Amino acid sequence: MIDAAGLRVMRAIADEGSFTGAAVSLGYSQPAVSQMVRRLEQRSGTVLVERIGRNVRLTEAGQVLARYAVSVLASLDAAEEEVAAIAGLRSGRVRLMAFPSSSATLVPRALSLVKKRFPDITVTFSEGEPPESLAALHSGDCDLAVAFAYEGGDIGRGEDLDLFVSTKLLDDEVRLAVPRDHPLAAAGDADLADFAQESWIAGCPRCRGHLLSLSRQAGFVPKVSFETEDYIAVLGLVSEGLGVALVPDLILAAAHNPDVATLSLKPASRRAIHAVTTEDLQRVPAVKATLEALCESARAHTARHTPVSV
Amino acid sequence: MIDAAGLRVMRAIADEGSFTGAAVSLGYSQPAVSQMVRRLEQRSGTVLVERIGRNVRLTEAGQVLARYAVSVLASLDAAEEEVAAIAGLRSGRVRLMAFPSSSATLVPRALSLVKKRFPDITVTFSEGEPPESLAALHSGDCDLAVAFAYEGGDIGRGEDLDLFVSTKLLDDEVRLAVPRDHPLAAAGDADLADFAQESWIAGCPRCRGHLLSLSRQAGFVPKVSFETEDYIAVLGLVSEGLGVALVPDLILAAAHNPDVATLSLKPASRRAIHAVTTEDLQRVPAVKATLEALCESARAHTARHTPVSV
DNA sequence: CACCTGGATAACACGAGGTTATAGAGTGGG
DNA sequence: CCCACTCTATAACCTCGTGTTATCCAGGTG
Repeated sequence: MIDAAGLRVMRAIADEGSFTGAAVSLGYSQPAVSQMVRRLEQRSGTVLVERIGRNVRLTEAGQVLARYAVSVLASLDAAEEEVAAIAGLRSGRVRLMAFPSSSATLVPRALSLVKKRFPDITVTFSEGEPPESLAALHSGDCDLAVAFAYEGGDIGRGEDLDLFVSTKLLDDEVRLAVPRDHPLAAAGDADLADFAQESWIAGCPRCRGHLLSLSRQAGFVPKVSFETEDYIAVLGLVSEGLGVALVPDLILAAAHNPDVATLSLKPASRRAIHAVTTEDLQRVPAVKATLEALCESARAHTARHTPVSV
Repeated sequence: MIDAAGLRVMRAIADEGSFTGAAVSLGYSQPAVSQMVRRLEQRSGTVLVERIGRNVRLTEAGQVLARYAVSVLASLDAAEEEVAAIAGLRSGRVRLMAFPSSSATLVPRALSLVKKRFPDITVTFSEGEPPESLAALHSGDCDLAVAFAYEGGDIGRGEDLDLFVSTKLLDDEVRLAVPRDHPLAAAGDADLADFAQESWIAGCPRCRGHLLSLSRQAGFVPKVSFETEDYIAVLGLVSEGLGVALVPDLILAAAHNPDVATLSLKPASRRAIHAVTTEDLQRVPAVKATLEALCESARAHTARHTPVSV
């Protein structure tokens, strides 16, 4: 029944002391103010301004409206400003969820970029493997997820296609990590079948699945002697000669171990790293900015590690 | 840019958790909510709700609006209620100004009536003669004035006609007050000329003017030996045989002095008592109620004192 | 796999709220 | 004392915000 426009008019009249003055201060024409007052009066069923001679004065009811107008309009402006701040990247929050090993370089560099460009955006970060991160995205506990998929596999379940929007960040080459003194460490490439008799160290469940898949293609079943999700530990185990392991390039870039040699797989294998969000969240400025920062961070990685290929 | 309707919708969505629910709670159709959100989004340049699957959730910006909506809408409702209270006579203030002798009966009874009917209306009262009271009305310091005019004279200056609205309350008969033992005290009527040699006691400036006017018509110039605005004093002076005086019926009804006799003037003279206000103020419920109470109070007086005449 | 529920979209209607043009009234100066 | 200036009111009109209904489309579910 009573709206912001009406209050604005009442306040302008209170401030200016005349309809004409109010109209000028609002950027309206004088009749606009005149009939706005009339509308308000017939809606509220009370006289709001007292026309005496050629100047106007607010009645008691009019003063009530003018008084409320101050606080209401201030709140309205504040709300508008807060929203504008979010739209203008001067405020905002992004809840990022990424799989553990992405925290090594990709994510930190992206967060740093965001921080540098938009100091008032707060990005909260938590670790999570694709199944959980997508669930969080779905349930609204997360705005942006960094996930990976080995070739041929999906990121999550089938819901990827239409529920989410994913942008590929980079292709992460999977390499074979062997002890530096391994007989085949000098060869540039490695045929997985040559390592059928080795002890294997497996990473996360999905990485282990990938290892099994690749070795099946190579015609053997790997002896998995260790399992750990911590790639630093994997490299440590490898360096001590306790086994060999498939390690993504992204990890090797962040954690180099001098006692470990890495070989390219002969049938190359890579995992695709995606940033996943929803159609709507993608258009939230802070999310968009973070996404772009992730892309740049990924580009920086790609440029450094595969400067010629692709 | 952002208005109450928009906030109302955002809050409803926050409360209900769905567009359809919000629409129901607002009495709208579902598409109305849907496009209101879209409008808000393109105005603010930000996504406000996240459509995930078939349920919606507010984004950070949306939550900001919903949060502000609570306080803004509460203020708006409060403002509306205050105005409604003024319109519904559950609140309000009337600044009444009346000439001194009207305070005797007319005004107190009216105030009592208002108080009884609308206990929450506060009527402030101050004394003032027509020149001042009309000025106060003009300057906005007064809402309702009770003024009087002797026959032939105007209430104020010429401004009465179109600036103010005046409603006649009653005709106040002017009588001649003489000491009870005056030779002519027994006569029902009095010819002013018979009192040409008396000492006269004059009241307020305008009353004195009226006395002069009447006596000129009767062919004499009165000897004015006392002047006082206090009619109690006038009656006291008369009762002590110090002079005669013209006293309005309204005063005599309130302050009867057993030692004073009152005579009707043969060419009857009366003063008209009006309630004066402005066109706009007349429509303010509290003012209207007070005005009506004054009319009733005047009717009560008329009925008691001139039950047959007029 | 089909149904049901909830959101999006299209087409449309109406009224709020703005505009310009003009008339009327109060005030102040020549 | 009147005239001119200014401020408000009114009329006629236009546009667009904001509602409607009808219909479609997608997601979750038995």
